[in-house]
Amino acid sequence: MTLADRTVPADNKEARKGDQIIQAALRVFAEHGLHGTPVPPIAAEAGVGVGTLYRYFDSKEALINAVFRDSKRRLKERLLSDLDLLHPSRSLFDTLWARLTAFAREEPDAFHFLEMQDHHSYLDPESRHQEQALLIPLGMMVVIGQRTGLLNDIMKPDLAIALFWGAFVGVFKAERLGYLTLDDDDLTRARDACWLAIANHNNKGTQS
Amino acid sequence: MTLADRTVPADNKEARKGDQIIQAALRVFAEHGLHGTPVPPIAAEAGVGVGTLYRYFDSKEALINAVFRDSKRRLKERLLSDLDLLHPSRSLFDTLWARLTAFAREEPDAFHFLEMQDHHSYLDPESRHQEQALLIPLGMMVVIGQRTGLLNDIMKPDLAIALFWGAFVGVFKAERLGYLTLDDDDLTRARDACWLAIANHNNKGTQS
DNA sequence: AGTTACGGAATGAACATTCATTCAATCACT
DNA sequence: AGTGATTGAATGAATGTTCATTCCGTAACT
Repeated sequence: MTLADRTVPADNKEARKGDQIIQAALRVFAEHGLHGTPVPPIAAEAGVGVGTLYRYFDSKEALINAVFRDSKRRLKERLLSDLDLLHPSRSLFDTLWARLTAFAREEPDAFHFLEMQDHHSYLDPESRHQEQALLIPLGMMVVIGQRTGLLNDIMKPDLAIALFWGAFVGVFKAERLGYLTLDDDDLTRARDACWLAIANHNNKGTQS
Repeated sequence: MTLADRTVPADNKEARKGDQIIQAALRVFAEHGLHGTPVPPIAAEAGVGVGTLYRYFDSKEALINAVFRDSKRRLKERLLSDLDLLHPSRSLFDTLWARLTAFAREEPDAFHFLEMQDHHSYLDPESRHQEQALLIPLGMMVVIGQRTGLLNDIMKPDLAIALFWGAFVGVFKAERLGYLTLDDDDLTRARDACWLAIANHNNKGTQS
């Protein structure tokens, strides 16, 4: 029996319970909103006592931050891992779109939670930093895309990102609220429309 | 003294106080969110007592619906009044964009409030109907635009609207959250980018 | 004088958080 | 190995706070 054999299971168990609570909280927050969900139902959803939840998180606010960071981290990983943002191309755009739709489809609660407006007043500096960790690489990618002539440079990068991100969110929000149903073709067409909005149409290929 | 002389002033006064409360509520809701704002601060902001507020609105929920309907109505009026949606054109699109930006700039609280997610569970049938009163004309306009070859018809109308609306909201949301500052040129460029996303690029002019 | 509008303290429900207690696991000693 | 002591995770009833709503005394108007 090694040292690891004794310590790791205990650590895992703690980590598991913390994660369990975070995931339960995400589910309940996504359904009822942040202010709309009391703490006890979160504990119930996680299958633990209320007191236990407070052993793992100092306050509801701390829990909200933990949920936010976890969701943001998962989005960032799914979106950017193993991707070379420094060489933008149409196919990179398509890949990013595909990963975004996969995230929205497979983790709808996380996607919805991240788009909620009302957690912004709760976020601590660490959570805001996490936010930047996703935006900055995307911003760099757009800058390079504009320099190489792939993307139009009439919009500043932050504006192009906000426009694209808003369009994407708007489409899924419409679906969630029942204004719309989306099949794969719809998403492909929406993707192409977004590309038209940000691509450089004088494009003769890349340039120095 | 006519009948009107007696009744109208009273009606006006009531209407004024009701409106006063609605406008105050809008301001506070926009700043602190729906669940985040207790009723007493709303009354204070309106300069009335809590009891008075409850003379004009049965409950917080009723007040939320009143605020929603009022904001939606103002948006609809500013957006659609005196406009012939049955003959879409690029200049009609530009007009709509200009009116939308004017609304977002001049009534930022109303614009923000309407985009909050968490009021959707509170809305009564009348409020939902108000929602439709804006969406249906826009949908018709897109259908006609597609038929006449002005807009591309690869996206279904609802999808095109969701995409456009999302992009617009995303841009202003980014500004509100401090990711961005928008001058008039930025907005014009964003407008043109949105147009690229939905316009028909094979366009040889209108057709029968 | 009577009626209606107003205000804000009072009320009770719902909430976030705490804490005394239970309980299972580990440890110390034989 | 068997027994008792110790630890700390888990719990949920109890606590104090905040909230939506009510109610009654006062003011304004007719």
